[in-house]
Amino acid sequence: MGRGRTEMKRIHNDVSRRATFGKRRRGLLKKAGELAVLCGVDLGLLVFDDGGAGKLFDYCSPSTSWSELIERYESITNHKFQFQFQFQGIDHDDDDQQQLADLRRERDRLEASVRRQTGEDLPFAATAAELDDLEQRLECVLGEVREMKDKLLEQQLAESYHKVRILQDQNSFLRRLMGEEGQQRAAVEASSVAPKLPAMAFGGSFPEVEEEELTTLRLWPRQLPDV
Amino acid sequence: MGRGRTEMKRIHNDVSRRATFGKRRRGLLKKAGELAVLCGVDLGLLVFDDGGAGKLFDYCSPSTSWSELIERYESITNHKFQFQFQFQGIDHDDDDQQQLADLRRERDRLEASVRRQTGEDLPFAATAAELDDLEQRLECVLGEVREMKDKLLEQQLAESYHKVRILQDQNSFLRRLMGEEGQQRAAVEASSVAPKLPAMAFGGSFPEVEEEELTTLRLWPRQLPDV
DNA sequence: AACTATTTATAAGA
DNA sequence: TTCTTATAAATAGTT
Repeated sequence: MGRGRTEMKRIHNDVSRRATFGKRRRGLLKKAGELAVLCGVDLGLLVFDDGGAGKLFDYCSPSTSWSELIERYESITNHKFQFQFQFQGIDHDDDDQQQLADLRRERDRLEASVRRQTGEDLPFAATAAELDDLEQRLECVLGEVREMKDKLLEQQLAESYHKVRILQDQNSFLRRLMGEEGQQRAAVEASSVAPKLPAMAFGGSFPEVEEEELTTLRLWPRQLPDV
Repeated sequence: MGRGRTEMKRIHNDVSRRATFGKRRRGLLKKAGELAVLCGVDLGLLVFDDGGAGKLFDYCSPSTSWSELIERYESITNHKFQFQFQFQGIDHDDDDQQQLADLRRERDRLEASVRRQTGEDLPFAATAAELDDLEQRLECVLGEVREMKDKLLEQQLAESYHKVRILQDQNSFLRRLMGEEGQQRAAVEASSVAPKLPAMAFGGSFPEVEEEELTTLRLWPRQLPDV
């Protein structure tokens, strides 16, 4: 829409590409807003300007927030994902408690496995081949342990990140609610509220979080399975 | 653009709202694609259709992916965040780099250790006593690996919790600053911003964070040390 | 879903 | 850069 058609290829002229970027970006953002308000739907638009210092432009419909959008997006894609795997016979548990219980059980199984394979069950005289086998099995067990801990790690971090996101949202919302002057004041005073947390303040004073909430599951020190 | 102006309010007539949604949604998606290809930038557009079974429409520029976009978005937001707090005198990661380097070194050492103890160095004929020894050493290595991962886990969680705590502080401070009425509003809206934390909605698509930023250090899949 | 009368967006020029 | 203007595109209301 302008004087002459526009080929839908990357504009090579640096200047006009930049000009077009500005115009179309504004237009797109505007139209996004219009769609959101006219139809009352949730939507988000993210545009990265790689040229100008990697600036970010974004719009997010008033009724929601980016973190919520992302969450919804991931939830939808995950559901598809899980569905897919269920169909393939890999049943991912939907229920978290169930999942956790499974993980605990697996942990115990692995513990027992390590115990068995490294200890009691071994005969006295081992050939080189048997040692080889032991080695492989141990590495295998080790691998399982690794995967296990990775899963837990991911789960815990995911929940933590989630929390961070929500708090960031609340925070920015509160700031917006306060207007500009208030924001200044807030920024200044907040520093006195939470002054200079040491870079790694983690001896024993861990901000406690309820287990239900963060699903903090500790592998080690271990609870031995009652064999 | 059509017969007569359009008021920028939610369209109440159900039919025409749905029609408009279809038209404008398509238009927006198209324009998003045009912007991406004409200007060669990364962008993403997410539209949720709440009416029709919560359908999702999205576009993502060809050169990237949603997970990357989200990552970049979060990275930028996080940078702002850190900058903000650095200014407030909370120096987040002063010697974190050092700490990270140490952890990496230790990781490599452990890798080598595992390799040595489980493999190459073993003689062919092993007595029961030697097997016992191997067992103990393996358990020992396993223990080291565990400790190692625990350390990493703690560090990552600590940083996440740290962030949470700072945000909570700020949050409550801002609330206090706003007085009672504002507080009510904030509380109400915030709860709609973060509704019902789904216990765990994060299957495999984990928001990856740059290593420098959250000190996400991944043990496995492993980088083998060049022995 | 197709069709236009209009409005809007914007490419090129100043 | 910003503004102007001719023209292409999008789309509201209609069928």
